Amino acid sequence: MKLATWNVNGIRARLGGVCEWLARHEPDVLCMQETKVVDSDFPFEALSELGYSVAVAGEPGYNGVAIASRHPLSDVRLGLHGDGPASERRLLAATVLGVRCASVYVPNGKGVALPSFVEKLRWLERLRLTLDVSSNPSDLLVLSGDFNVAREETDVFDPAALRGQLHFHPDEQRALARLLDFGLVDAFRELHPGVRRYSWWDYRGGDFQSNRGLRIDYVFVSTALRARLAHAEIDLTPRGARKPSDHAPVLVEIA
DNA sequence: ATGGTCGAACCTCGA
Repeated sequence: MKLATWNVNGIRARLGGVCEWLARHEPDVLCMQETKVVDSDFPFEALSELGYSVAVAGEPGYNGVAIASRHPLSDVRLGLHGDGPASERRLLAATVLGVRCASVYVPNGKGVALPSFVEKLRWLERLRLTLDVSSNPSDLLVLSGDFNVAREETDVFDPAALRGQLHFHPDEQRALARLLDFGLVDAFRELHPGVRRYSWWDYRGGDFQSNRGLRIDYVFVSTALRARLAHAEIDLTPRGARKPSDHAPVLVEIA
């Protein structure tokens, strides 16, 4: 099973690039974040022509998650445990080929001294709680998306300068570690220990060209799938294209 | 030099 995750930063602005990438890599599943479109305006037809069904959870202008699959999607579920109908669209789960797949868009946090940062930490706690009440580490489970946290020094371009800042603050790292303590493994890091490979670069300042990036997009697999990890990569090609998303897709193969 | 660049929808905000 090939599974990918990509923060597309607007599916309508990115439709050509996403379709091109899907045609090239033919993943069984693509989890998307920041689709930034209401469900009635989602470009289902273009993905359908490539053989994909799509489960969507969007809102006007901001956020929005989706799961595209070449196989039937079942048990589609929106939101965290305890979310209400007005909650931001940041989590969508569906079962594909017997694997529970979740598309995750963790709140950015805005700044470590702002209330949004506390909300980010709480959201991560609630994601762990959602796993606790709905899943088991022995399940076939894949949690993938934009987690907005770099886990370790090899995940940022300048650890000394960035330590304590947004995306590389110990409180966020603890919250993410607590999520992984459920029984999840970072697929890319599992197969590529010590490798510096980023998944996000700021649009500003030529950051991609000078590789001032962060690894904040992850595919986390349950311990039951750990031994079946066959391949993991972060594809930088689309980030170098014309009019790119600021994130690169992460692609994993499970045998 | 306290910058810069996107997307979506509104005439700014969030990232």
